[in-house]
Amino acid sequence: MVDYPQLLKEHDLKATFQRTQILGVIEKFGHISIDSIYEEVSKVHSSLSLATIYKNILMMVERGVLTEVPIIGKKSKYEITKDDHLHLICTKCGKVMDRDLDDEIDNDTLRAAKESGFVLDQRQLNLYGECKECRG
Amino acid sequence: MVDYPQLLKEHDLKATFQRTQILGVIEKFGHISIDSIYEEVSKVHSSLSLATIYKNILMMVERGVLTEVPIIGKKSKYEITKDDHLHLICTKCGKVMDRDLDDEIDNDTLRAAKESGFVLDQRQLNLYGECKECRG
DNA sequence: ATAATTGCAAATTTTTTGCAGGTTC
DNA sequence: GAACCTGCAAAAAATTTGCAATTAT
Repeated sequence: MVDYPQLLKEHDLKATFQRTQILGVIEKFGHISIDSIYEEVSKVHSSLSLATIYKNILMMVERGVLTEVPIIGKKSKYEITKDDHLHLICTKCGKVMDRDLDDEIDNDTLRAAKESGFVLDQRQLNLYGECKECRG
Repeated sequence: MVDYPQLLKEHDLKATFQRTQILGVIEKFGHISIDSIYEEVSKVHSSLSLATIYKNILMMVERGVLTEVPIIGKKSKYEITKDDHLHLICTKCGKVMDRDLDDEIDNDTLRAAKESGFVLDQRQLNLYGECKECRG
């Protein structure tokens, strides 16, 4: 369980009710789109506006609280920023799952990038396919 | 140099002038957004409509001729479908570069996914950072 | 007290759609 | 010639903006 007010303050953002609501929904779902955040938060707190969600998601991504996960053929989902990991993205049900990475894999890949004269900031490894449940 | 009419026919798409123009621009730039395709094609053939580009990109992605490369904080770019590779994405100039993957890396990662009961279809490994040129 | 944040409504931008005319095979 | 494709203009969807009122520190 994350302490949202603290997380926000660590990134120089005021801990508003709206932000903690948004973070709560993101943590609950793991990965979620802006639309769905709006739907979910609205169930509990009907006055939160979509514009506020847009502004805050943008701001929290900028400050590194959140990470955008852009997805082929869909709208981006957002997750609370965490250590490097891979995503299993089900093209049928849309679910996104995290999986830990083997350290050795990272190092090999990252070295290749550095050899291109690239200063690495972030990486995303996304695997698209059909999840166990959708295969039935 | 790709034979666009043949590539299209292999995927059951008619080889129209517009499609070969679009493919030409995508191949020339490697990775390019819909807007930029429109700008580029317009330079040469001013009557091509944006709606046609949208329709065709969608169709060609569906049929596997093109692959969408969704990018954090930007609009997706499109590339001609090719073997698994990684992307170096410069967050400063927006350039996307391809790099070959070491086979061993693939196998390790893919195995992890399969162990989750996932049937793999496609993967994307995207590294974000600053490219050599932008660092100056 | 001050600066930041919110919600609203309007503006803008992006994407999709329907259909008449034109093109590919 | 049949099915498919294009361009246009309009519609729909997604995102951003400006501003007065409110809230966090």
